[in-house]
Amino acid sequence: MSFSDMLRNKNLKATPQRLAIYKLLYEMNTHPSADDIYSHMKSVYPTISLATVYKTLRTLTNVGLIRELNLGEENRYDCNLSLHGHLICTKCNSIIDLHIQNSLDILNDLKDGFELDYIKLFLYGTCQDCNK
Amino acid sequence: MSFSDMLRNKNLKATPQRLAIYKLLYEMNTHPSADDIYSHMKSVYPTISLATVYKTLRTLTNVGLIRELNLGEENRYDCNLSLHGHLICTKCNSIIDLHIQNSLDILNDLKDGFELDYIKLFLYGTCQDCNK
DNA sequence: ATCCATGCAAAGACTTTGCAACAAA
DNA sequence: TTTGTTGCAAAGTCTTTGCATGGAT
Repeated sequence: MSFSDMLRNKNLKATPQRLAIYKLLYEMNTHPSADDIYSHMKSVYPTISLATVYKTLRTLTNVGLIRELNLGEENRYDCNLSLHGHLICTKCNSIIDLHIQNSLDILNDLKDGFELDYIKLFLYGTCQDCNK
Repeated sequence: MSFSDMLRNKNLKATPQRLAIYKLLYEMNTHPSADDIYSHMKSVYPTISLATVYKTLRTLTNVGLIRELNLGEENRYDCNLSLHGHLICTKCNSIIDLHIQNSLDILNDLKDGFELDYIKLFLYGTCQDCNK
């Protein structure tokens, strides 16, 4: 199913801005912020506004097509909806995906009627490069 | 070791404001925001300023005596430094501690030179009360 | 044709900063 | 006494909102 179809399934219009923002998010692997996306967009789409970027990211987040990473400073965005964590380097601020193996026994700890939707896992530390 | 001593160990002065804010954080189990803390403080400490609350929370976070929970809206704070997750109800916005059993095999997935400091785990869904 | 989205500017929410007065060590 | 902290106000950053124009279906 195309992203346009996914949008229409959510009663959202498939505008070029939305497609371009999602494509950018998909192609970048840096978990960009709204402003990062805006900067990249402007070079190929000079008329786009920052407000549109924000509105798009909020809309896509609300319908669950992307995920917002709240890291205390600017929000970052991720179009990878699969179960994974993020290694966050507190020195260089890089964010690296951590592919969680099959193991997530945490889910077994969940009891007393909490209905899980999705998780966000952030692992803070220093990355390989910064450890040198 | 008293909290005053912990502060002095970090070359921070043990002011009444800092002690009172930490005490409040310790006694509340709601993971309050800066503004929540400010509201509660004012009733017992009328002269305190919101800026002091913010400065204190930032300072304590920076030296690792408390932890900041970035949830997209207001930051919340937690003085529990042990390994645990947070169940976040997307309906009522409550935050409940999840005591992770001994299991956290995620750590085994960590390789390639990332030096882990601490983790933040947020589990989003709906809580027991909201499921009724 | 209808209804939603865009783009601009303005406003809003949360947090930080500068500085003089003050308190801890 | 020295050095860090408080409290106030002002400023800053990131994000949202209102509204007229424009575009998708």
